[in-house]
Amino acid sequence: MLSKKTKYGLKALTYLASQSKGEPVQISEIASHENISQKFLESILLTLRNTGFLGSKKGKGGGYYLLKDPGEIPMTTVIRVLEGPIAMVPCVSLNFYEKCDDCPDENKCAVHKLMLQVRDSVLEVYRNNTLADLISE
Amino acid sequence: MLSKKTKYGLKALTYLASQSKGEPVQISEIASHENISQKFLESILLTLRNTGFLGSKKGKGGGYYLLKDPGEIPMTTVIRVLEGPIAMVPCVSLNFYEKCDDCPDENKCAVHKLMLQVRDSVLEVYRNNTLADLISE
DNA sequence: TTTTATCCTATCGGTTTTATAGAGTAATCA
DNA sequence: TGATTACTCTATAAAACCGATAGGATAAAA
Repeated sequence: MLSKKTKYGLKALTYLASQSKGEPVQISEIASHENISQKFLESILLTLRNTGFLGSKKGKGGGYYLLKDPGEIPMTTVIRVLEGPIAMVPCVSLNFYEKCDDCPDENKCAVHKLMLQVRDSVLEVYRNNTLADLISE
Repeated sequence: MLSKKTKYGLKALTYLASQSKGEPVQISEIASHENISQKFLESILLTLRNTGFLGSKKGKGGGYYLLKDPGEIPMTTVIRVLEGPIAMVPCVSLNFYEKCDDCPDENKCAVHKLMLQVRDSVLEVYRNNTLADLISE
């Protein structure tokens, strides 16, 4: 199940992408427009800022804004930051690989075999979608 | 992330599928062979039995066995029973649909748009894999 | 120097997950 | 019949995670 953090984060990003570029948008505006708890959104935007997706400006007229063009933000990077690994088990993860405690041989493991396919399949979707692709015109 | 319940359940199913058909296999044998807590596995096998995947036999020489041919058990059905909905958000789920509280219009929602693609993509993987496909020869 | 709005940390209640304990039931075999 | 075996079921609990909130610190602008 997708976490609300990711869901809200994505909504906030698309909202920012649909605004005039570089113009700071306040948390409160995003929160009310997308029906998100403001305080919760605050922490999400903070991690998006600390991971290089957003810039921020303090004080009056401040807010958050996209640092890159929406077309240059693939979903792979967004999802990894907000949701974590794309793979459903660590033993098939590209960026967060971890061996299973059980499982003497990954190549004979049914779960491994299946989840490898799922990972590749999901990865392709995320690679084919940038933030720009998700904005409804 | 895939739950251990699903992981263990899949492993148990493939173990059963690799055994001679119809022969009951004891919980303890599966548990030790696949490095699973026996008591936990017990409850998993029970749900697989109650959902029509496994049959059981009590008493000496008893155990669990597959009710169908491994080639006739698609992953879609297994995953839905063990893990729940395949979709990552209820608003794109085929079997567990639910409208989002926020989100006035699904068709304009970025999350919806993206997760619809993910669902279709994952669904195709699950549809193309039966239990038989996961057994390593 | 006051206002505005982001930044940061801590915490908290609730839910889910993973696992264990133990009593109960049914089948087999001697 | 009686003992053994092994599944059945319920209850419980520790741990982890999630979603949300509180409150103060910091920095920019007016």
